[in-house]
Amino acid sequence: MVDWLEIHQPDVLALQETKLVDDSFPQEAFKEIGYHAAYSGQKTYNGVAILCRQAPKDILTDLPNLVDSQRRILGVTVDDIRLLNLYVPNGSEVGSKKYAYKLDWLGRIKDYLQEALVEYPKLIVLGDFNVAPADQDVHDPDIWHETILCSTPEREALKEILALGFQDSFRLFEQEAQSFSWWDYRGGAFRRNRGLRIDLILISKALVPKCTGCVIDKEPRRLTRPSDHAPVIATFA
DNA sequence: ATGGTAGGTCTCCTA
Repeated sequence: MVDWLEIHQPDVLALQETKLVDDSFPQEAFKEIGYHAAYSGQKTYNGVAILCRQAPKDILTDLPNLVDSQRRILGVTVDDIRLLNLYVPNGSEVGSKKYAYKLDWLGRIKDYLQEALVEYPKLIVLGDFNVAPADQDVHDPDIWHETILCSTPEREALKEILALGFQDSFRLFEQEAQSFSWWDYRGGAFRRNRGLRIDLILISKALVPKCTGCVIDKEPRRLTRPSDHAPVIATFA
């Protein structure tokens, strides 16, 4: 992580699945290389963090309409940009209790974002959405047809968020076919590029003219004991 | 409903 930050020097890095209580967050290690940190963690599961060059302001970890002990939400303001880092519930299986929780959760996020856009026209919503927006974001749409991460209700929930006035920054630019951000650890999925694009950077309309690129960096996925996700990088003028 | 991998609360649960 420190190596990646030193190479890419992003202004902001949003993390999901930190799986750390706040007292264990290694903020000193990031401070040493010039990054402030905001975080909302818990033991073993979930957890979100934001690392940034400038001190984050107006840190938000809970939404008024989403009372939840699971640490999946982190909002900060950096410069004149509002960021909302999300670790969307995985949902386990279509039709399960966790699936219902996921859809309800996404609906509440949408309701919150409708208000947030009024206060923060320059708004970025990013993170692990656990939804592949369309079949082009899936290595084999037949295998994944109406399964978790790809089902129509999940995609509709994401579309409703986009319809508030967000763009999927990745699709503002020409991209290679079969571009993914997550590959299962099992079955040599990364080697065979059997992945999904579920990690998104959504930007509000005011930011679209400023956005100069969006790419997925597959390099960290090749390392020893990698995350199963690859970082997505959006750049702005 | 399987298996395959990874990691942690470690012989089950979540992803």
